[in-house]
Amino acid sequence: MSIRNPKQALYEQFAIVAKALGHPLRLEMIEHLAQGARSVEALAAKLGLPVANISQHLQALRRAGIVSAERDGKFVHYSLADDSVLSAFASVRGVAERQLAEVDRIVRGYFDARDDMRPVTRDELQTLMRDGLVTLIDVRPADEFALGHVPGAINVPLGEVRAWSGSADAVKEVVAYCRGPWCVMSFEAVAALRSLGHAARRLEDGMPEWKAAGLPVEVLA
Amino acid sequence: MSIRNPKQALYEQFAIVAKALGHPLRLEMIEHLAQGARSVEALAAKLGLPVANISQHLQALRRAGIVSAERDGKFVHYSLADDSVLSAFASVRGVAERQLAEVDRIVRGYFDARDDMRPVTRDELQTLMRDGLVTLIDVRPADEFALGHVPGAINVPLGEVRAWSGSADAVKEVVAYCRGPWCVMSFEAVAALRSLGHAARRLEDGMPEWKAAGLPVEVLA
DNA sequence: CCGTCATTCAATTATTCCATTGAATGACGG
DNA sequence: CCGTCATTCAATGGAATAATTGAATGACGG
Repeated sequence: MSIRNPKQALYEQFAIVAKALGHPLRLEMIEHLAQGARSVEALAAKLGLPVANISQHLQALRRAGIVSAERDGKFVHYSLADDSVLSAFASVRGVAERQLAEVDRIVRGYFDARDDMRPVTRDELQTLMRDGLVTLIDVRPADEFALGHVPGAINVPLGEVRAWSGSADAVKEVVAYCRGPWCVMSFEAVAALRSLGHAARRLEDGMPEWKAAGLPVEVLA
Repeated sequence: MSIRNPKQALYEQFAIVAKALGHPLRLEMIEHLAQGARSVEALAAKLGLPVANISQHLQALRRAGIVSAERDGKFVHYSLADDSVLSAFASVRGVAERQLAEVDRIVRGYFDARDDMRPVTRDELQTLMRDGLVTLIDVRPADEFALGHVPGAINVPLGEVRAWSGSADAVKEVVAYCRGPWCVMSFEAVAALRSLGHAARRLEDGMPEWKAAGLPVEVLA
């Protein structure tokens, strides 16, 4: 057993954090928790996985200081413990996007087929909204919308996009957003709208990034 | 075997990157590579570990797009592949520093004992240097100093600090920096100088962060 | 083309991680 | 205080990861 100097001891701690990020399911859990606090059961339901499994992963995240838990009666609500979690996630994603050929392949094969246009930036969206030129839809489930959304957005969960499009203002372009930059729902929404003849684009990123940028968020009572 | 949707496929890729960061030794390797490109052998020597071991870790980092390799004759020089690597590292470190009690314990037990003062910020340092109020020393080994250092810094490898202090300007405060925020060398240098009666502080962060901040770097021919 | 040297590969063992299962804990509501 | 329900724990088997060893590759220098 080698002698561990303080620097190595620190690096072991840093590695615990990074290791906790090193599992696809835990990353997905982080994306969900970035929308708002969730109970173990609620998270498990969102992900369609056994509660015990999610619970164990949550504890790995908690040991790494990535999420924090708060007991409320029978429930334990988990939420992200630190703002840096999202920036770490973003940096990791950035490395993967720029350096991994496999990511490029997946994006070309799936995402580009649904939205080959440049997404709308947050700045652009603010201008377009101010001038009343677009309809902004939040295609996440209603519960996530309630926990925080872009002011002026209307909630059209993905499954209701087709039905909604009939009553939508046919003149205005639609901008859709959901949970994050690679959240499939906004891609699907844009593809569905386009197939119905609507002009539609995605917002770059999603709700957590909007919030992280310090932009206003509307919360339902 | 569950059906993998494109989002999960992407998250698996992101997890590969994070997983590659999830090992203390690989984090230390990244810190070294942040000083400049290194051959496998050189890195192994810096870390005091077998070449084959380092080679395997380098390949894990390469598969994750974190480092890139360039062949030069018999040697293969590795360097960081992406600027986001350091920001991911910094975010991970930030989470650990703020959320993990064990990090706090290590810092209190070792680092605070050597430098309980607030470190000098980069901005402060620039002012102090401009006004000629401090002597800036780079306590890294000479090879790392040669690959890039803060303009105006003089190279005093840690082992030579005591000898150097005899000839140093006794009036000016000394500011020391090395590889990064938790690099032990600058802490040791400050402790050594103080025990000799010199006023000394550390610079926050180290060379890679200085460079990442877009500040000027001097390279020896 | 042969020896040398940097690097990588292959095989081994020990360890850690992961999903699943079923049981245990702990808090609420009657 | 008892049943219910959300969560956690403990134990299992199977998979991935890590360090070590020794052999293989590939490029240079004579």
